[in-house]
Amino acid sequence: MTTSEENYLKVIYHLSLVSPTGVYTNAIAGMLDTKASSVTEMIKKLSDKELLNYQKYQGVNLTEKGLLSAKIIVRKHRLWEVFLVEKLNFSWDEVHEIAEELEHIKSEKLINKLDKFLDFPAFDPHGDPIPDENGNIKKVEKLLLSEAKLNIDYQCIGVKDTSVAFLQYLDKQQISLGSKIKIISKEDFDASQTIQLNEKMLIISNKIAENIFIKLLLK
Amino acid sequence: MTTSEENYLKVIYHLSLVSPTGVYTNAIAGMLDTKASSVTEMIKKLSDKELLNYQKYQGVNLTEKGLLSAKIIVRKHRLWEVFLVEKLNFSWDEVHEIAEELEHIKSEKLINKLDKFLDFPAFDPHGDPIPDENGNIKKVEKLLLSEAKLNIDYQCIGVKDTSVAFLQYLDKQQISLGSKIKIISKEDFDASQTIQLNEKMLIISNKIAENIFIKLLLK
DNA sequence: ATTAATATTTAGGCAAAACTAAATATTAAT
DNA sequence: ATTAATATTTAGTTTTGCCTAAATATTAAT
Repeated sequence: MTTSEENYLKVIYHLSLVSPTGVYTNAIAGMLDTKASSVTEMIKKLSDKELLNYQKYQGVNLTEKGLLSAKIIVRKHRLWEVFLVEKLNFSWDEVHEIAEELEHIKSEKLINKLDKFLDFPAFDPHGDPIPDENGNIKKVEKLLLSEAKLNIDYQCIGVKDTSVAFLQYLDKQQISLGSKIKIISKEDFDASQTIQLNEKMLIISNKIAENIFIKLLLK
Repeated sequence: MTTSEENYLKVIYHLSLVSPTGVYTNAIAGMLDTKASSVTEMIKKLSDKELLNYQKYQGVNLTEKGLLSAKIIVRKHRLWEVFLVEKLNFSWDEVHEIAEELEHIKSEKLINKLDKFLDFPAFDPHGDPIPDENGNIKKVEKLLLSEAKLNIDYQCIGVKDTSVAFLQYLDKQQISLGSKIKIISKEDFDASQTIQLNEKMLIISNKIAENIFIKLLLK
């Protein structure tokens, strides 16, 4: 499979999670920053390879085979991100671009050895789940910080907005994966919250809270 | 720079070490398993980019700029090989192919962080030197095992033949980078040698001895 | 139900990097 | 010094993945 084919599959996979009934040409073109006509061509090719089902004007759906291929690419991407952050000390806003390249390295053995080296992580530095060899994905009860209750211990497990600006804000406030978070109080007026972050106190806007994923902290 | 351009540069660099006066089209074609006509085209392109000097029918020579670019690619290749062997536990006959892909990942920061993570190795698992950021290469007094003297402590630092068959033979005999080697006796008839390998005794043919690089073991 | 707006596909090209076959240079051999 | 052999280059194609512009289908609006 070529790098370009892999990128199409990956994007179609991500889009299919949001619109499970079908993924449309324009949506794919938008994500890949390419033209709709190019997408049509590639879709035909992937359809010939039975990686997706395609009917003119009706959008596409991944086949079983296409779904697994896409998940393997996502697996590689996220494992490399863990490597970059945990072993090479990149910050989590720097790794996406590099992982975009690394995800196309072709060696099943490599990726499984990397998985072992990293001690089989289930989530990447942004809190997204890492599919296993067979494409299985661990689900976690995750919610947004904006939906959390008062005075309950939570743990940061990821972000919704993955923009560099937002990730840098989090770095500055020392909010990272695994950070302990408890909401101390919340303003009725604008939903801004006073939170306890690890041992420090911090005030954040609702917009921030709407972009941080958390789960219950079990002791 | 494209992957293809990088591969040409790298091959031209390796060939230039053997024939420093000039590298010819056919030699490049042979190494890259491509046709001479394809080489001519690429040579023109690299010449336009001032990575090499080219005169029709007269072969090519890398410019300063081309030489540094080539060394950086070699640097990346060899650092990734160290990573694969030391961190992921690949055997040294498996890593070349994967490193051929990894060497084209584009991030200076990545490669310098990898270098640090590996603790700035000067040699790769085959004993070949790893250029630093500026293309500087550490030289070592290396000789072939077939040229070694009797009863002197040496250390294996690499191989001349890098074929899978040879590397697998070495694995089987447990000859690896850093192995301590001393020649106990040598037959006049066929130059076969009895050697002490770490703590074990082993008899090897002259053909094997001619393909193992060693250096003096300093205590 | 027809028209307007939007989405998608088709048709025809372009650039990169490969190829084959033919033409031209260089080198070696008599 | 010619000729033969070998090496290199040129010319013309192919494939992949992209593009623009035009054509066609679908959807939304009156």
